[in-house]
Amino acid sequence: MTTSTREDLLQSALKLFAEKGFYGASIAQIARELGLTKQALLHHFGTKEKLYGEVLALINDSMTERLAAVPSSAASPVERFEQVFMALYGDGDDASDVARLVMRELMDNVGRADQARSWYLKPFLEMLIKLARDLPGNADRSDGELLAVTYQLLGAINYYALSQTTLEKIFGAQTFGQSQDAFPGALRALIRAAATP
Amino acid sequence: MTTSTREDLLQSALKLFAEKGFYGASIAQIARELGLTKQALLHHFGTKEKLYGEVLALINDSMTERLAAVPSSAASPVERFEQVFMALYGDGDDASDVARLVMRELMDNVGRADQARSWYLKPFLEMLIKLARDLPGNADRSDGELLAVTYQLLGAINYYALSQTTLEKIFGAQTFGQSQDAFPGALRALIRAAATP
DNA sequence: GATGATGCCTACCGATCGGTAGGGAGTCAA
DNA sequence: TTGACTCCCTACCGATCGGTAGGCATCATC
Repeated sequence: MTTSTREDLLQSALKLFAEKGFYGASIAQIARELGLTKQALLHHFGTKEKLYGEVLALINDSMTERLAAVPSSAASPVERFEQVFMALYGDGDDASDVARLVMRELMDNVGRADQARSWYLKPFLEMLIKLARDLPGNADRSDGELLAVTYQLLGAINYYALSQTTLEKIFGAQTFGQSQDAFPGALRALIRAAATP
Repeated sequence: MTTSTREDLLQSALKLFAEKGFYGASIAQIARELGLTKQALLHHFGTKEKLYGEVLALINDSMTERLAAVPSSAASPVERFEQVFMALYGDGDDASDVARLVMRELMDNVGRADQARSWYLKPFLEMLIKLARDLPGNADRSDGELLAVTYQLLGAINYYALSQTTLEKIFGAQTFGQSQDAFPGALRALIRAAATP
């Protein structure tokens, strides 16, 4: 497989960009993880910026993919809404890298706004808004109102996902484990509350 | 005022660390914001790590300060719970720098866990948990369960605060403004739902 | 067997990183 | 008036940053 190295580099870059941010991760380090030199990386991607762009595209694909896999066409709007948000919580493993990278993008857009990054989030968020509009009583609410509601749920999910390692360090394995067990149930209650005003 | 330059440097560092992260912000840049050289900064703080530590201490102080200012002793547990979380939303201005820096700390703890940073969050979170335990029906729930609930609310608040600039870029001023207007009301409903199971 | 592309290397570049060494101007006390 | 101290500077260090130039295998194609 000729593209294997390229994909390996992308995965390595995703991991390190998530871990240390765009500035903190060097191309030499990304390549070194695979026993390569940075010139091998530059051979495949040209510049660090382009590599970063490809990592973002990768995330974009995985996000729309996951979103498309969830729809569960046959259900009431409330059930669909609930299922989609609960599915967004189905992270845990490697997805926390994705969540971290998205978070960095959201924050860094302030400083590195030279290009219109993060816009790949738009279709994702619009999908969630559309889902919210189908809920009973939401038909004539503005996009902004629904954005506020859906973004609160998104935050409830992702903020926890991002904080897991730190929370475990702060509270210890036992309390943290309890929180992990209790999280889905509490989340479901929160989603239902947001879905039925 | 002899300490003025020092404090100015701390503020500049807070802003730039929040904006670009620990790696992305250079001490030369932090000093340059005040028309100084990096050696002036090093004269006051010794190393970049120590400067960063002082910035974290600054945040720690401001957080406990804000928390102490909120208690509103006379009220029912549900009202206290609601008031505290609504107060946490009262950011908007410079506090978004703080929220961003805290978020970076939460994430970077994975990679740069050499020292026990972010632990200053513990008393803050424990305070919230205690507040949650006073709610009706929560007396015998575990710390972990209550952590899950409170952290979901914390995420609902902070994730939005962190994303504001990006959201405005994605959706435009109008829709974003609507979301800002709708946010407190929706948040209050979410808090109430979490407080009364 | 020559040719051209692919994949990765060594060697090197200027710029910037965090940090050190040392000095000059100002203030204050002896 | 001298000495100590504070504050900030220029000059410099080695390491690392992202990126360029060019070479050396391997392999498919003709």
